[in-house]
Amino acid sequence: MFVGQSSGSSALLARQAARPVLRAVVRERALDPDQNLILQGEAPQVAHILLSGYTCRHRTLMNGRRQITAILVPGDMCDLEAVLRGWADSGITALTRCVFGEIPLEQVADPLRQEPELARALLHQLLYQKAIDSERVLSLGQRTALQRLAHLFCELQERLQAVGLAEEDGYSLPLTQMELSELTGMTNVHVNRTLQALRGQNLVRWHRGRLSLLDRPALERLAEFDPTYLRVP
Amino acid sequence: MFVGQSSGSSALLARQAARPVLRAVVRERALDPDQNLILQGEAPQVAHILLSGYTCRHRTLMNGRRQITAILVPGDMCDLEAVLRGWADSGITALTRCVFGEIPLEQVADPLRQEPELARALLHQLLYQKAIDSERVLSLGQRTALQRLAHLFCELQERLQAVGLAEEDGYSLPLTQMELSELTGMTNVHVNRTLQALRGQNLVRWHRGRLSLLDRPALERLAEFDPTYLRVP
DNA sequence: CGTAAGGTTGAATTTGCTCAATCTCGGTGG
DNA sequence: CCACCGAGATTGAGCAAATTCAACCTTACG
Repeated sequence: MFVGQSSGSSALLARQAARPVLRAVVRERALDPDQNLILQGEAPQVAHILLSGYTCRHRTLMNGRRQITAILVPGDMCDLEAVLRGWADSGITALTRCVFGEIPLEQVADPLRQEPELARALLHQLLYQKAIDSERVLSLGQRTALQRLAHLFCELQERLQAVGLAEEDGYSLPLTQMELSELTGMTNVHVNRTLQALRGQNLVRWHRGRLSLLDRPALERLAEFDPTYLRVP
Repeated sequence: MFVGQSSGSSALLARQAARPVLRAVVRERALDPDQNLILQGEAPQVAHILLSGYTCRHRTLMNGRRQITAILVPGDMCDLEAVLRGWADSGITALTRCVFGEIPLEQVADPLRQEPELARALLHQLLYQKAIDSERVLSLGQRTALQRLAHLFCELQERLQAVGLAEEDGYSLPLTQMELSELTGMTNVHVNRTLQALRGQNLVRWHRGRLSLLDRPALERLAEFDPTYLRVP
């Protein structure tokens, strides 16, 4: 077996779940710290499992602040979602010197492509919800309160429109401010004040359970909202 | 078809990806606001797709603060991960009046159980990384800086131990404070001060790229770290 | 009307950030 | 061997963001 002779991945074999993946490794590749495994937006040409070192997935906002959305340790698949989606929604970069095992794309993507319709739909849901999670990590980690609320409103607009439940300029949102605060990681008091700020800038109106986006482009700019993360093939 | 005659889910059909799931619905179920679809820790008996209303997944810390880890809109599977894992790692509760479509467990779990070994391993990875994401949302949304760092250290201890790369009381962590700050959503300066606090309480030591957990039980208590989220079957 | 849930406000306080200077320590070259 | 260099760590002071607590207002609804 290939990995048996290689860079200290023997310990990984202790982990039951990693074994089938390790068997699929056809080649190894090493990166020095700060080198990229893949850039945000690229289409992966091969899948990787981390064999040694620390690697991270990350996204950065325009103000330059970077959020590490996942830290990867040996045994972890680095770019699984990227492979299944066909493109990387975040960059992947070595934090220390790393060795990766390369797995041909087909091995990862094909089995799932040949599934019955229902199984594929479920996988789609999983990837979709995972993309939303990553984006929320970025929000909670790096966006301001104003941006977090704005981003939430933009996200819901997109998601509801996709199922025909939003108009072009808003949707029904019968939640309490307390619930908005639990979504965005702030207190209800601060949500209240942040909403006033959004209203003050004529970006949204929220009345009787209906949220109106008064200036969607401006709102999306404020939130640094880019809907591509929601597009899972 | 069943759903055709039912509670306004016709709009959902617009969404290509939801169709196979809607076809699998065998029954409907409604919940009023604040009623639970499933409690944290329970084993799901049936899978649900949301047909109308807003629902959320959430987890709460001991101080009573609750983080909504996902907001679900019509067309979303509510408890997919819970079904695939066999138990719910977060509660699921209706935010408004909701109607759900019920899908027999077997339909969701079986297709994936019968996959070849590699595909199952990949699905395992996906669920594992998703569980980590949700926990990070909870951390970033509700834990203090001290808790966030402590939680990260506990999580890495568990994950590295699972692959044989940590001792009982610590592990190699050759990162910069800047990188820790990008993981935990704070500034490098604040990481520095927070580390001093952890050191001051004799909870950790970090020297020459090795992190030592001096009092793991106390650290886990501080972070409200519960490793069960990492256990994906 | 009266009540309860949710929204709004103000003041005091805490938490975390910014900016900028200084310190430490492991290389590196002389 | 030692001076120097640079990345990263540490410190302090001032400031901004968000929380807490408590009061008060608004509204839907019985």
